[in-house]
Amino acid sequence: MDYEELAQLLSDASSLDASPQEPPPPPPPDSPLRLYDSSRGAIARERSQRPFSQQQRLLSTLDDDSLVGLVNTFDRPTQRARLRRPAAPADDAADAEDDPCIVTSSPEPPSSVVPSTPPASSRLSESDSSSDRSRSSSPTAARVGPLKFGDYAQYFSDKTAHQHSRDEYMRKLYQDALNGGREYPPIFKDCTIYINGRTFPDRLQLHQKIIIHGGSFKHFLSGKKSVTHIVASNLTAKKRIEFQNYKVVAPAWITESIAASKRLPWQDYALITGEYGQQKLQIARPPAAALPAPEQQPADGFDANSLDCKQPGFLQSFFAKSRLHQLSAWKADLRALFCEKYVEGAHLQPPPKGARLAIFHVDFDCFFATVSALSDARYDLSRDPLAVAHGNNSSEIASCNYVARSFGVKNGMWVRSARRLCPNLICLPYNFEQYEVNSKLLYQILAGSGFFQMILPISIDEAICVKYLDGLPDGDASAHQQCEAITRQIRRDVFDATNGCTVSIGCSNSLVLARLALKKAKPNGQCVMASLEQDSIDAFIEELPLRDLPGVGATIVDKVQQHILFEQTAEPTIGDLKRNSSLQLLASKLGTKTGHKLHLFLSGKDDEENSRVLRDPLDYFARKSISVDINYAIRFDTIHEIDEFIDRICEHLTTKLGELDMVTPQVTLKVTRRCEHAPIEPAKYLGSGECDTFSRSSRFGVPTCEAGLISTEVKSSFRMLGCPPKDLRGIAVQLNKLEKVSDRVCQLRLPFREQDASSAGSRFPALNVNAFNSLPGALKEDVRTELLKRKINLPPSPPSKRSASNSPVKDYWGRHGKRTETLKQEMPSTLDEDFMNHLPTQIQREIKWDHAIVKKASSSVRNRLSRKGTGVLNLSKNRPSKPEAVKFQSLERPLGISRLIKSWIDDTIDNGPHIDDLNLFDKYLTKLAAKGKTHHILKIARTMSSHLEYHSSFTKSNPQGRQEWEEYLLIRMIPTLTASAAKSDSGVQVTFDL
DNA sequence: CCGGTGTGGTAG
DNA sequence: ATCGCTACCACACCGG
Repeated sequence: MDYEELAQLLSDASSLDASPQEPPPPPPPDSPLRLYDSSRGAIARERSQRPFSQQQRLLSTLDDDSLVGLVNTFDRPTQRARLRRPAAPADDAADAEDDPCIVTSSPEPPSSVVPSTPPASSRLSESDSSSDRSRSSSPTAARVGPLKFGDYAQYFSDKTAHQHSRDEYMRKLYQDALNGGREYPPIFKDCTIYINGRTFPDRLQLHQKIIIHGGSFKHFLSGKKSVTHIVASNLTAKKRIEFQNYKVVAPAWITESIAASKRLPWQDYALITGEYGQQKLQIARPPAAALPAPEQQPADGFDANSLDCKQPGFLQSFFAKSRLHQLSAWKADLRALFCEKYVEGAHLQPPPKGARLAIFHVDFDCFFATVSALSDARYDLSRDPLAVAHGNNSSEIASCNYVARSFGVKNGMWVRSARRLCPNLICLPYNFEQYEVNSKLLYQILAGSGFFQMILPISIDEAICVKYLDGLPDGDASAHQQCEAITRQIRRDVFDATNGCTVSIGCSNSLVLARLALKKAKPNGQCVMASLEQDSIDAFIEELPLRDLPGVGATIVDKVQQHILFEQTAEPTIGDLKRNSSLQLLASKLGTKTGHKLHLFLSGKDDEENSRVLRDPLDYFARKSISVDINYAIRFDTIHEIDEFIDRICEHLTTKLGELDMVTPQVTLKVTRRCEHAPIEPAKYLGSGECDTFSRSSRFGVPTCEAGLISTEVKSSFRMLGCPPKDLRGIAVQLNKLEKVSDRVCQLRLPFREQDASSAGSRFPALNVNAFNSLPGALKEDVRTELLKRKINLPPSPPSKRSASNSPVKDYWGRHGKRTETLKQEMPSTLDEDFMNHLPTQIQREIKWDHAIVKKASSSVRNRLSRKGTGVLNLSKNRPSKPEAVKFQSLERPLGISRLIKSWIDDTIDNGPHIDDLNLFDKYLTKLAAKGKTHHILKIARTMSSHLEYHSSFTKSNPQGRQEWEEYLLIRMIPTLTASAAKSDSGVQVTFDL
């Protein structure tokens, strides 16, 4: 961007403003609102490393009183009336609850009815943490105040806004702009509508119609429950199947309902004809007329044969066939079911404190292989070597029977290698449905037997059953016999019920021993060792491989061999380690907890963590995180495709989150990247090959369940990790530290009164805020830093006269047009916590950096820009740099401007327009409006609309950038147009088909 | 010492 | 072809 040019434009435009206060400031090198530009963070970090200034060193030598006194000498009334934010009008207070943007530090005194920032000193005295200190001031706080007409910059930046409140906001806006503030009939109240594909009227128009008539609008199709109607003009056969459970209607339903002023029956406009609910017929025989051209099908992402991570249906089709995903999903379901039942008290009783327990570890033998074999009469489990796998070469063996194992075949082995060991190996397909059926039978038998007080789910094929041995004396022979009998019966029942699936059971009085007994019992056996003497326990476990201990995997065995046993045997036994180690040795070589745990295990005792499942099963099984990991078939070319993928993952996650009724305060992105030396395509088809992993987490101060917000954070994290799109081999998104929504009722804020009261007794001398504001720029910043270091807070500024302005547009310019200046001059000392909390983490980080550093702006804009690429993460390589600057000269030539706008949109359709450019463009629009060139604005709006529509016809276009454009069009262009038309009275029909 | 982050390990 | 998931703990390290 040519900044001199821009500065010129800015000053031109600011002359339109009735009350300019300042000479035009230097343009912002980069707006803090720019979500996608992580380079800013790098710059800020760099700056923050500069040494403190001389001035600041001096300041730090003063005591509190002297410092404040020094500042107060600067009170010059003439400088008092600075840019001030308007007070929030009372009618905006109602929105505050839904819109995090509004609940922020108000400049009004605490006595106001409008929520205001509690003085930070009280907060700090409660919590003396460093993070509080560093976040206690921010340039962004300048963006507070009611959302007004032209306030879209804030609107864009605030990806945290709930969809609902957005809709509310836009509805109000339309009402004011188009209907004289009157309400439209709420025809689509309680409707949540998604628009699929190209429609006529187009997306934007339908969106507006839906919103103003009380409906809400979904940009994504997430969960089945999230949308009530889908609007589409035509559907492909695949979509037809995908949407079969939805109410899919033609756009005419919207337009004609509006014309009729009532919601017409959707059935009359249904695109999928036939009975609602008779989907099976639809699958079998979709109407011939609707069949799409064959080449359209793959683009839909539901091509059964290909697995393409770029297609929307990828996640689902991958999960459907992924054994590991199913395993995890089943496990989660079982745990959830357990918690449900436990709360109800069904089948389960809380374990008595010191009770002696008999623990039965029940496990199907090579579950998948057995079940798959039983459903194919050709094969004999006991004679044929069998395995379950998808393919023939680099496909992994999910499970193999004991015949195959006798050849050395192991689970997880590639089929090709297994065939080398066992040429006759037979590969069976998965049969997930039958696995579920048999699992259910197992659990039913266990629960129905009445032998156990508690049944703890381990997985689809494995459970731990607990029996309380109350009356029986220690070492009672009858207890042992009883357990043997129980075990026998369970095994027989399961075998019968499943028509041939065998389970093995290990039984003992600790979890570890039960597990070890199970290992000994396998296959198709049982091992009961209740109430044994320590000696016989030792003798029993002596022989078993160390690997069999819970929590001991390949790495720990390696470490043991290397550091404790010094490579004595290939497969060390429990006895080997027990003879050659001590608690101290174990702890020092393997870590405190691990060492301690192992030490206990070596004597057959459970450790604290392990036995938690017995002591507090509800807590043990409670869900604390949720995540999606994809490390297969990830092949992307552009960051933009990855963004879309991330969007889908986040949609998936938030759908689940919603089902769980939970929210998350933190999201972690894990990126798996091809190793430098690894081949582009690994041996395994669509595999990830050798990879490195990187992860980055970010926090939402206020826990959230919104896909858009989470997604934005993840995309930002992805950019920080700097993985070239083509090298990406896996991606995982985790939502951590989940909280149940119902558990966090309304801990939003403490009552203000209390905080006000506590701040009254501040130990600091009063600081004159006007004096502070009068300080010369650089000194002011140094002082601010010093004040913050000492936790002296500036009092809130009084509301300014400017708030009386009745022009929202002017307010907008006042606050946003001079962003750089605003940041420097008006940065309040206390950052409203709620406000901070609602900002994406990256922005928070940037604010903190910005805040922590002393800004002298010594380097020029150009300088700073040229240093952009020097960030540690080498961001510029991986992300398209800021789009080419948009110039709005040749303003009066319609053809030129239309071409310019088209190319501007083309350039920014991925990541959205840059705020600087939008500001600039806004100036231009304002000028046009001032000159009464309404037709001009109209033409531009039409150009934008049609060009966005054109973009939306590509599946490749990124919803994020397009959405931002659409939003801009809707909340900025249209109102400007309306206002301009009203003012000029030009007779131009501002229908704009909207 | 505390609490946070990123990484690693393990289990089914 | 092929479907290399995911929850959770523990640890190392870092900065206040």
